[in-house]
Amino acid sequence: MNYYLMKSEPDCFSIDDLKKKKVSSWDGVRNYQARNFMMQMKRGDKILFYHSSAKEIGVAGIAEVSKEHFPDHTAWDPKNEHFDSRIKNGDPRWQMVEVKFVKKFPEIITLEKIKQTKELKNMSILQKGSRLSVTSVTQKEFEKILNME
DNA sequence: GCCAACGTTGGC
DNA sequence: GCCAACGTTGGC
Repeated sequence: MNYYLMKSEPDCFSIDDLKKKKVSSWDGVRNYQARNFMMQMKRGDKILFYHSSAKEIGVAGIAEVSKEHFPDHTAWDPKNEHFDSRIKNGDPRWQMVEVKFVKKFPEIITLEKIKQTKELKNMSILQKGSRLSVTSVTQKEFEKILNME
């Protein structure tokens, strides 16, 4: 099993939104590296659900891959905010996965706390200039975060 | 293939 | 709202 971290702006889509919907496709990723991480995800892989650009920044809960990658059709929809005018209708360049709600932490595990934890200092989100919305984390990092709950 | 200009991300 | 860091674009 592999572990990942996915960022979302809670004003746009939060852990509560996922809790309400139970499952959701993760559309709108328009970065190749982030897409590549999604393309290697397997059903059952665990995801740290991270709130970015928010009042409280940090890991808000856990999700799980419920469907492996498939074409992100929002890229073909001119009315969608993530429409990609450079590609043809039906071009599978952009892919998404479907994720399932697992749990919401009683309190957000803040970026500040993560920064203070030496076992987590190698996490991609802490690296300078890291803006990737989908990154991988190690099992140890994942479990460490769970234990900070 | 280089690289300047531009748009975006995301913490502060 | 600021701005550093990054990815992408497009002229050459």
